[in-house]
Amino acid sequence: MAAKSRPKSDAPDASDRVSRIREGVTAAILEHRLLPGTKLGEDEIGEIYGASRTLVRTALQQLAHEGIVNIEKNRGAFVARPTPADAREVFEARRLIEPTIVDHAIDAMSPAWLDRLQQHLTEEREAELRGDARASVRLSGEFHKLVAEMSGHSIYLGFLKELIARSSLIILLYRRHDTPACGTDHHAGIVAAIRKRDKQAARAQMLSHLTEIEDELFLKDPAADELRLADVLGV
Amino acid sequence: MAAKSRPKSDAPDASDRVSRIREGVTAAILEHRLLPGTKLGEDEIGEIYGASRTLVRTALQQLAHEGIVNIEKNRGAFVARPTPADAREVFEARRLIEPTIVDHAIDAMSPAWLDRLQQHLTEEREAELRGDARASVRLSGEFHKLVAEMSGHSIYLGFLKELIARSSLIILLYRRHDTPACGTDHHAGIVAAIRKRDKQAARAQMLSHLTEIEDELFLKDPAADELRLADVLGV
DNA sequence: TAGGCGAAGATTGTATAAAGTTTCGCCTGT
DNA sequence: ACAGGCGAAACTTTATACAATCTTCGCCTA
Repeated sequence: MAAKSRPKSDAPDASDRVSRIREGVTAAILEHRLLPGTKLGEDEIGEIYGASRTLVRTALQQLAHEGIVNIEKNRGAFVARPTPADAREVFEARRLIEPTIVDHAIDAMSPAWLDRLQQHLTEEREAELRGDARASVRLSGEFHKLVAEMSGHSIYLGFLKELIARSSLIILLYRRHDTPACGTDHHAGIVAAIRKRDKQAARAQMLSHLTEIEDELFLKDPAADELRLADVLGV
Repeated sequence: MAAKSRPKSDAPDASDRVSRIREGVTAAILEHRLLPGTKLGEDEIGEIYGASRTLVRTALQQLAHEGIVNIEKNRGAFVARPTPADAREVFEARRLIEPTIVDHAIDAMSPAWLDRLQQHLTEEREAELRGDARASVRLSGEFHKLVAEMSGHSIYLGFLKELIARSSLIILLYRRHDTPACGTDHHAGIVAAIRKRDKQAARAQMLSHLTEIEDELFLKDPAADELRLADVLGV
């Protein structure tokens, strides 16, 4: 009856055109097809998606709010380049929030959710076997988002989406070796703890998972931003 | 030398016109001059601030992202009406994040910061003596933002700004009695703990402060959204 | 030849106009 | 008299045009 009486505020990601642009650009950034610092021209993107600059601008502003795009006045939008300090902040925030999210996820557990989690693990494993690094990075982030959705806390979910987006960028920038999507086993362990309703274990595994990811990174502050250039060219 | 070679991304809140609109509307909402559910017409606001709808729209989108404005497709922007469930989520998130923020604030403590905190307490006390409820609500929120700034964690600061904005709306919607800005003494206690570098006490006081605020609220779920109407008219 | 000035080109910021949707009053038919 | 539907007005959404700003490259001068 009152079927869709409330299109409501935040349909997760409506299929409107702004969302399509936003998701397209996001995917390109997180899958490392667009490198940090890349200029995101409004005309350029607009032409790709067949949209006017008005819509592109809206999408870019949303991405800026999410922290994966920087908008410099009168200069345009660029793929964000998180600093090591940013990276530490992001992971500290994740270590604070995600254990609590898992707690709530366990409270909200249901067979349907477990199925989704299990299915996700399968996808992750397949992508890893396939050696598809891009898909691995994306799926790894989506696992955490899935748990947050499960928790039913929209505030935490919103925060986490932001943190995940930034994390993906950070991992791609600062990972030490070509870390082969190290987290799949961890994810499986977390799901197992959720299934057992073992909050203690779930929290602990989530925490160590995040710590381990951060430990894989090389987070050393450059003396100044410009130094990055010398660093790159000096090699 | 390289004085301001990079105006950088997020000048806290630039003095551009969009920011002025955003801040003006925010203040109006948080000071209860605009009630939840109020329609925020683009023309109307644009005329007030002497700006075109383009700028107004940008500001409203930012406010929607902050959670104090709802944008309904093809219908416009409205002052948000947080549900009791939203309220509980917001305060849970605050109870999770703010104790940690105080920790960091203590690490970053300095005489200059203590001065600012002390000065803020004075302002709060004056507003309360004056019986200026609007200013009290605003200053109460700004205290928490100040601590977050002090912590130096930009991620936490961003999250907290969002939570504070929503909280102010929630408090104005659901407070039981005309709570006379109950928190001033609490704030003084928190500052005292910060001054003593007593993290344990600071965390504990922040937590009990937040709990007490939430306890002052009347958070009862209506069976459905529509029920609110019946509730109001049934009286 | 090196350095700086200046104009042209490109890109973003802002405003305005065209297009589509919703809402609400009014009118007609029963 | 009332229910239902038609239509106009108001508003949002999208596109386009204009203005302001920055960047780049050529040219001139020391």
